[in-house]
Amino acid sequence: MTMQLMPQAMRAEWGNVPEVARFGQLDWMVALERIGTRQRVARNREIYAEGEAAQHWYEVLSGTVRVCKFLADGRRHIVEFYSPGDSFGLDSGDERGFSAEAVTDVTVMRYSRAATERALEVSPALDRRLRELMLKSLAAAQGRLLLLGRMTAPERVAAFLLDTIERNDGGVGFDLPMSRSDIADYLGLTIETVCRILSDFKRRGIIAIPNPHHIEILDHDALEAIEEE
Amino acid sequence: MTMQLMPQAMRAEWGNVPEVARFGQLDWMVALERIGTRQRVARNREIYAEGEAAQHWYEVLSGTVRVCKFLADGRRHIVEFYSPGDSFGLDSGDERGFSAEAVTDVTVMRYSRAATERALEVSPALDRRLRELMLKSLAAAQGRLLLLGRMTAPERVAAFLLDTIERNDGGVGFDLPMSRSDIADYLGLTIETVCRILSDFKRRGIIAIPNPHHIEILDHDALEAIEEE
DNA sequence: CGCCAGTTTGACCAAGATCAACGCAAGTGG
DNA sequence: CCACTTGCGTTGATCTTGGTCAAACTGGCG
Repeated sequence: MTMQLMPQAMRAEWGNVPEVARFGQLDWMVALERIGTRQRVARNREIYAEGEAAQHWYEVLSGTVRVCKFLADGRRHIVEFYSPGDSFGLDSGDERGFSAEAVTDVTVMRYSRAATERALEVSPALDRRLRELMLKSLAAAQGRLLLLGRMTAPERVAAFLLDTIERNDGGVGFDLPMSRSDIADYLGLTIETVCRILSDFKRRGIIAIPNPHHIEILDHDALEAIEEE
Repeated sequence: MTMQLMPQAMRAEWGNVPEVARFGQLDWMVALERIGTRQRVARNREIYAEGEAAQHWYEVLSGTVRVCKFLADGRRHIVEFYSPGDSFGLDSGDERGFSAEAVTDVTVMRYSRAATERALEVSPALDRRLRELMLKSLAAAQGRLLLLGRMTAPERVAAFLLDTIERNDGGVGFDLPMSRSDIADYLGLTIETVCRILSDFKRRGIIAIPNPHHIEILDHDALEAIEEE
């Protein structure tokens, strides 16, 4: 059962694993294989909730996951979206600081923390891989601080589109699995502002929006110009 | 030379090291001791710059450090402030994504990445400690995403004050080593907004500001009420 | 004493939020 | 098969928060 997902996990993560980790590939893959279980989650269902015990971490096999946090009055912020090949749920402490939900129907691999700790002892390669994973998440979060703290609304949307297309490996068109409301909560804007800016980009011939969940980049350079100033 | 700083590092970090790591205390402390060098940096001097090779990571012994990122047109965002006992500079990749500067005159311990990698092989305790450190940084960064993305200016300032006093271990008064401009760039606001809000808090009797770099909390509850709604 | 860097305050402005309406496609039930 | 609902998405009018610009204040320090 676990065997069947391995090629997919490989393909998706490969580009990001540093040289030093590749050396021990079989090592960590075997180590993980034995402690993971597959799990399906329906669209908009919770994977875990803020405040719960943090006993597992996850890897996305298919679909998209959002990790988010709420304020008392209902304001929401989406910390990150995760696509196939990404891992999430490696929180510090024993309690979840965030909740995780399925943006679309989702399949994930679930790994127990305790078992992972034990696997780390015998697999230095897994150890390096997890470290790399955490550093990558940290860099992503810190990079987004600049976006939320100092970039204008059009800059944020442009950055989001460029980032998304990069993850989707560069073609001109791509799917946006998440709703406008998800995008707004990810970028620290309102739905209306996201809409207006997308419409504006369309009017200016920078993007095409055949339907709300599919976007094509017509003028990549223009987007980059908007992103960084 | 390294020996002399150990008690300080101990005191400062102790509260945060989880049970499992304490077990190997001598282990990681000895391992680190042998690869660290002490370094002084004057106020406003750079410790490292964006784009440089990331060959070291650091621990603050005295003073305050800011880690920040710039946009092409000069807009700045401060990713985090670091006080004695905190570590920084554990970037992913080979190149610095951020720059680090001394807010005040600063003393740091500098650890080589390569030597750390080697030390990790022989010290599982150091390994756990570094992992815990990364997860703590990640949680801090992700927590701040909510602040920057969804909280109002007064909420941000209140959260900043509460967070700062918590780090300074709870007394009513504390020093703010950084300038108003640093605070603004940390909270995603302008200098003027930070000033106005502090003045407003003062007018309402929530805080006292004997001088710009020293603040006293007079009404902790009021601050908490402002922070979360 | 006068300068300088940092801070504070005030008057005004604009980016983006809020409020409200409308569009549109996919169900749902009579 | 066709009204009717429901959930998003889009657009417009208006308002508010926080930014911008400008001036005054404060505490060192030569």
